Amino acid sequence: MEASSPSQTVVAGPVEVRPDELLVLVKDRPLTLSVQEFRLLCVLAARAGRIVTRDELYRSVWGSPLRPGDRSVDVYIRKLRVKLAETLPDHTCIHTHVGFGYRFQPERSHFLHTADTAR
Amino acid sequence: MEASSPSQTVVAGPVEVRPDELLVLVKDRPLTLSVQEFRLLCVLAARAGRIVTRDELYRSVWGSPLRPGDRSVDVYIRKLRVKLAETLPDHTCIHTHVGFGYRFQPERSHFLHTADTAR
DNA sequence: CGCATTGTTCACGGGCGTTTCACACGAGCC
DNA sequence: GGCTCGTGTGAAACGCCCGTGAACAATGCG
Repeated sequence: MEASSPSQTVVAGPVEVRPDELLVLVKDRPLTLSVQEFRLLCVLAARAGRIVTRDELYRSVWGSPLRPGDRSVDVYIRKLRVKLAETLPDHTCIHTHVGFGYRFQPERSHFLHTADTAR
Repeated sequence: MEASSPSQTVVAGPVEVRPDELLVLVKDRPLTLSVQEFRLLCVLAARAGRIVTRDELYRSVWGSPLRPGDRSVDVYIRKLRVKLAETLPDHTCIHTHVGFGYRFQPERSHFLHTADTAR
């Protein structure tokens, strides 16, 4: 019953999304987003923990089917990742599922081999 | 529960809005506003700290939905900013959230390098 | 009627947001 | 090893939102 109205507050770890207040809190601090960034995050948060396809994201935010070759979603995913990482450097919030889509689920990044990554 | 009747006194930093007395105090000194200016500030103050969309502001003050291209809200926001700045030159009271709306929250402007900017 | 004040609309310009492009990089396939 | 596909990433190019000043209309008051 909540799929049609994404106005419900979503809390996922240190991230809190309040669509009805046009507000996103990370560690209780407000995040400054553009309109598209905000809407994209709302869609992802509403389906937190589950994979959302690019087409679904594009339709929800841009209102039309995703055209082949359109990279808008990818670009905005990156913008969100950058802004989220500013406050949560040690977290991975948006996960990529190659060939499927993206999944929103903030969790601590485990650096299994931090030592040699910067070769 | 008080959203419908914005007659409650609002105090935000050095600004005090008393809708029921048709009075605005800045640093305990009364501010001279026109009717529209006053109503706009009341709506903003009633939602202090939160973003209010242009459409919401227009509906509250002018009583009808905001027509595309109408800049009335912007113009009056400016008038308010000018008058507030007369008494509070070092404060930012009304914040712009591009694509979203405006947010009323008086706070000191932090000029990180005021020393060398003007000369 | 002349003037002051307020309300409304317009036009210009800059900055920010959006879109698009080009290249890098890893995974899977032949 | 070369190839293609899918995605990450930086930046240029474009378009629009919004700040701003001012003209014009409406209202009130002497």
